[in-house]
Amino acid sequence: MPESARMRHTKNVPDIGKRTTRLSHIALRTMNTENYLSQTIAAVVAELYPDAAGVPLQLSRTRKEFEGDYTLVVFPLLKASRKAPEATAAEIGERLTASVPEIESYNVVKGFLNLSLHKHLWNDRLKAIAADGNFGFATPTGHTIMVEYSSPNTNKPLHLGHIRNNLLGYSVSEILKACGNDVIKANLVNDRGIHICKSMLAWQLYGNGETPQSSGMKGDHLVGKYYVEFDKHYKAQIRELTAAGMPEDEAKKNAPIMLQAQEMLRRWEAKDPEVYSLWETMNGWVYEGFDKTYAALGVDFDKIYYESQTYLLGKELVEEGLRKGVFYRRADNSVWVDLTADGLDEKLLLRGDGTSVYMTQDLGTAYRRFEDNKLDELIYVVGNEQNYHFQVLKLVLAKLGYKEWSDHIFHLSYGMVELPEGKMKSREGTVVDADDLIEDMVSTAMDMSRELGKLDGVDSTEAKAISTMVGLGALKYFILKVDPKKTMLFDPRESIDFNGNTGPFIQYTHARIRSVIRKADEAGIAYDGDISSTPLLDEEIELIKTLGEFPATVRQAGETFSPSVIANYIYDLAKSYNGYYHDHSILREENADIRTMRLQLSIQVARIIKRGMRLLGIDVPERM
RNA sequence: GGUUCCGUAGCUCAGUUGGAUAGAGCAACAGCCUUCUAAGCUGUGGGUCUUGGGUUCGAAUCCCAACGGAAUCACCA
Repeated sequence: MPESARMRHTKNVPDIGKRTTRLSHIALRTMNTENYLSQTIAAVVAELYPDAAGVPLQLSRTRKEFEGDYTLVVFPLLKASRKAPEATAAEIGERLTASVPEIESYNVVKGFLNLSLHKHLWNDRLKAIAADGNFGFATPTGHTIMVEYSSPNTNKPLHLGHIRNNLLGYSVSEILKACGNDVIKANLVNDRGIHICKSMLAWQLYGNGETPQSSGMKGDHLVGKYYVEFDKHYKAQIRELTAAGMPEDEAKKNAPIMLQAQEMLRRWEAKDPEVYSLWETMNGWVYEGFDKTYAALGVDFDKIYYESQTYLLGKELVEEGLRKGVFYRRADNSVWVDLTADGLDEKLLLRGDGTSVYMTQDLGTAYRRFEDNKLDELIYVVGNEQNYHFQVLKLVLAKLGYKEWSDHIFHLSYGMVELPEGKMKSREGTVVDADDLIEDMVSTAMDMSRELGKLDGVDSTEAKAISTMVGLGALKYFILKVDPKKTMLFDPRESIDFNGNTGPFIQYTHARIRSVIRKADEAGIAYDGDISSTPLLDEEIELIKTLGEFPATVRQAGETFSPSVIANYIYDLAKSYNGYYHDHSILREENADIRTMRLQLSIQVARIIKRGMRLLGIDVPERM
C-alpha cells in the first residue's frame, strides 16, 4: 500500500547512479525480469556516463514491430553522453552485450535501444512463476486499511448504482489484500432518518399488515414499495393543496402525510416503543433482502455499522474544535467552520438545537475508526456526488489537528451509472433494480449456454452454477473494466455482451485451458517434466512476459485503487492466449518436451486468469 | 459564479509517471469448425485524440486559455 493515496502513479524504476550491486543469475529467477534488467542497466549506464546520475531509466517492453525484448529510450541520456542518439544507443548496447550475460544482442532505431535476451531465460522465468505459490501477491506490509463501501439506505432495494459501488468496494479490498495489507471491509448502513419513516408511515396507512411472508415479496422490495406509496400520496396531497390555492413550497411543507412522517421521526428519536418496534421490524425485512442481494453479488463485510448507533458521534470533536478556536458559534447557537480561505464555503457542523448533521457523524466515525483499529488508511467508496463532503471532511480533520488521519483518508469517488435517457430516477421508475438485473444476467447466460449446446450432458445443478458464474461474470466485468471515476453508460435494452472484451470471453479461455488439462490427465499424458531447455516460440515468450507482469499489474491496481487495471490486463492475457491456442496444438504436439512446456504454460495462463479474476470478485468455471 | 471531474473510431471503452506508425470490443462487411470447446480465430473499412496556444529532441499524455458535458456548493444523508 502506498504511503498515502495521493502518492499515486509512482513506478518502481531505479535512477541511474544509485550504484546497484550486480545481481546473479539466480536473482532473475526470483524477481521480475524487468526489475532485474532495470537495475543492471542502471549500473552499467552509470559507469559509462557518470553525468547521467539521477536521470530516470526508461525501459519498457519492445513493441511487436521491432526486434528485441526490452527497449531503452536513450534520449534522456544525451546530455550526459554528449553524442547523437544513435551513437549513444550503440555505445550502451555494446557495453551491455559485453558485460551483461543475459543480453544476447541489440539493435538501434533512432534513439531506441532494443535489447534481445537469451531465449533460455524465458524457460527459467516460466518455471519460476509456476514454482511461486504466491505469484503476484505481495509480502505482508503490516498495514491495516479499512474500505467502507455499500452503505445503503434501508428504505428501498439496491439498484445498479449500488452494484457499481459494491463491486468496486469488494474488488478494491481484494486487490489491497493482494498487495499485502490487512483489509477491513466495512458497511455503514443508513438505517435512520426521515426516508425510513416515510416507508414506515405508508406501510401503517396502506399496508394492511402486509409482510414479506404474506406477500412473497423480498423484504427490501416490500419496504421500497411503501416508499413509493408514500411519494404517491404525498404528491396527491400537494396537488390538492395547491388546487385549493396554497403556494407549492407551502404545500410541500404542509402536506399532512409529510407532517405525520416528521412526527414519526420525532417519536423515533424519543424511542417511542411503538415506532421503535415497527422500525426494527421493517429494517429487519430490509436486511434479509439485502443479505440475499449481497450473497448473489458475492460481496461481504467484516464490520457493519449502523447510523442509528453512530449518528450522535462527533459532538465532542465539535466541542474540541470550539475550544481550539477553529470552529465558531453563531447567535442561534449553531456551530460552523469557515473554509473560505481554502476556496470552499462555510459549513455547518452542529445545528442550533445541538443535534448533529452528516458531517458531524462522519467526523466522529472517522475518529473512532482510526482510534479503534489503528488504521493506516481509510478508504471511502462513495459516489462522486459527495466529492465536496469528503473534501470538507479531510479539511476539517486537518484543522482539528488530526492531519495524520486526514492525509490517510481517500475518497474513492466513482462516477454515476447512467441510462441512455440520463440519470436513473427512482421516482420516475427508471431505476435498474439490482436483483432483477442479476436474475436477468443469469437467465440470459443460461439461455445462451443452452443455445450453444454448452450444457449438453451437464446436470441441472452444474448448469445453474455455470450460468450464475457466467451471467455475473459478464455483469461484474462490464462494470469493473471501466475506470471508476468515469461516468458509465448502461443500456438495459441491449443486454450486456458475452462476446469480445467481456467476462465470459475470459472465463471461456480459462474453461478451454482446463478442458485441455483434463484431457491430458485422462489420456495419462505427463506434463511435469523439466522444460529448462525446451525451445520457445515467439508467441510463447510473449505470453511468459505478460504472465511476468502480473505482480506489477496488481501493485499498480492497488496504488491507483483501480480494478480496471486488472481487468484490462487479464483481457490482454486471454486475448494473446486465444491466438496462440488457435495457431498451435497442445495435446497433438508430437514432441513430448514441447507438449510438456505448452501444457505448463497453459496451466500458468489459466492460473493467472483465475487469480486475476478473483481480484475482481469474478469466478471462473472449469467448463462452460 | 466557486470547487472537482470528464471530452480518444458510429457506439462502449483502453492507452495519460511525455517516447517509435493512437488500440480493443460492439455494430458493418469478407473468411476459418472431419483436428485440444467457434462464448474462439483472421481480414477490410472506420481517428483534425473537443479547439487554440505553450513547454521539448518528442505531447492523446504536462501547462495555460476557450468550448462542451457531469457532480456539488442544504440546519438531507
